[in-house]
Amino acid sequence: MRPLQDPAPDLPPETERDAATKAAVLAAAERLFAMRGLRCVSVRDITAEAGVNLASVNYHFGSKDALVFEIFRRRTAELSRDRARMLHEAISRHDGKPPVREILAALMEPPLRWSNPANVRRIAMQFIIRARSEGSDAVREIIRTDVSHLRPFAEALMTALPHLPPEEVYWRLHFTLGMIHNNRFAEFDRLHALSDGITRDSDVDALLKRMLDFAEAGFLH
Amino acid sequence: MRPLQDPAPDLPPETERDAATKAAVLAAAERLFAMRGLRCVSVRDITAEAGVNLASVNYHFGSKDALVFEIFRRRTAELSRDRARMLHEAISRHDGKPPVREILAALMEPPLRWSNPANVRRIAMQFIIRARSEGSDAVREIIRTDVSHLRPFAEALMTALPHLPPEEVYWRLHFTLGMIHNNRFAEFDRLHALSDGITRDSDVDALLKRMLDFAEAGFLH
DNA sequence: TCACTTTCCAAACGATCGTTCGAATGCCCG
DNA sequence: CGGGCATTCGAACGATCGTTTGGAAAGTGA
Repeated sequence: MRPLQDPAPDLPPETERDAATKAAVLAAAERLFAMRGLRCVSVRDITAEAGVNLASVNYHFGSKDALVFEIFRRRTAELSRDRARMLHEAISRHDGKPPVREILAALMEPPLRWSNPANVRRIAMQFIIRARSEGSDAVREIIRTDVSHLRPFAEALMTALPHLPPEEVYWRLHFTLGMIHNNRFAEFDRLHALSDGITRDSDVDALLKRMLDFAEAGFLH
Repeated sequence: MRPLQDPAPDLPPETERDAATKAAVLAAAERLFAMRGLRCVSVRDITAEAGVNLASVNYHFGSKDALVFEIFRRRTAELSRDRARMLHEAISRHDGKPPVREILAALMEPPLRWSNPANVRRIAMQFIIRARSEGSDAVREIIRTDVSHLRPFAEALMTALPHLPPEEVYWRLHFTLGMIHNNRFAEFDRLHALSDGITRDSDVDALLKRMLDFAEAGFLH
């Protein structure tokens, strides 16, 4: 028996008494999904990796899709909390009217920091990116319809840019989200191949600055 | 028997003698893949839709993955040709040194026009977007390594922005590609949900102008 | 201790998938 | 007409998948 091999980064056990199996499944599933993709990981792979019985996934989560959805729900909620906290701090710092750059930073910095190789959230971030494009109908429905976490950002941007029609703010926010969501391994690999490697030695802070410069200019032009 | 492997590497289907079955499979597969996703379409779905025998896919293409790769190869080559033509026209118009905006337009306009509901290439564009994120290892390898079609754009941008370090040009090109690749149905749906629908009545030309404004500002800031 | 619930387990089920095979069919050319 | 291919066809193979099942084991409370 090997209940867990890694300190189970987090994924809070919440109110459950004995959730060792559940936590092991969650951790193993997230890691395998992030590395190989949702469809290329079977329930057998997950349970073998977690050292639990094959039926555990269906017993604890109902189905494989429900497991994916559960991880996705937890991680996106966590990411949204990080972003909301940064936005709130920016709002507090600037008496309710933060500048565009700080609003965009609250949107960009959490996912970028999560993606950092030294960050324990790296796997979680990679999973979110995978699930966004490979997820089930339920996941895609959440992405399509749940925009509540973006509302405060849209409102803050409209407050910071009162002269700009709301329609423009929404479109530019859409473009910015496109920039953020493009930070996948394959895309970075392509960028490095295109630039003959000169883009490779760029750390998170430098990337964040570049993204902020680019998006801020797009908003303020 | 396996009589052929790849008889016409780069020739359009019109040059082959009897390619009715092959063409029917290609068309049906592209349409189904674009609508439902690569993994959610079986070889049986494709052959049933095309009105051909189940074994046709393996006989004419070798495997399902090879079929996906073939469609992807054809369509991306076509898209790259469209982009290269626009870039070449811009270069001709400006004596070898086109402005940033026209370079970006050559990159953005073809995929945006293809995505237009009135365009016959709409399905093809949707397929490309699907294959980019759901494709096999071969497809992903092509995306990661084949950057030849982007080189002329990077060079044109460096010529137009001689004061900017090449590293910056590459990064900003990466951001711009992220904006372009983000134009999926689900992302638009989310944008419209966030904006309460006020972004919905935006045609291709208006979207192109907005994207160009945003990216141009990001490059010129 | 005992009854009861929760969790775990090995095994199998049913379905779907990509692929292969051998025979039948169509087709071109001598 | 008839041999030589290329193609099509129905049928099946082998593998993998998510899920289910019935009973064993562990935990719980009195």
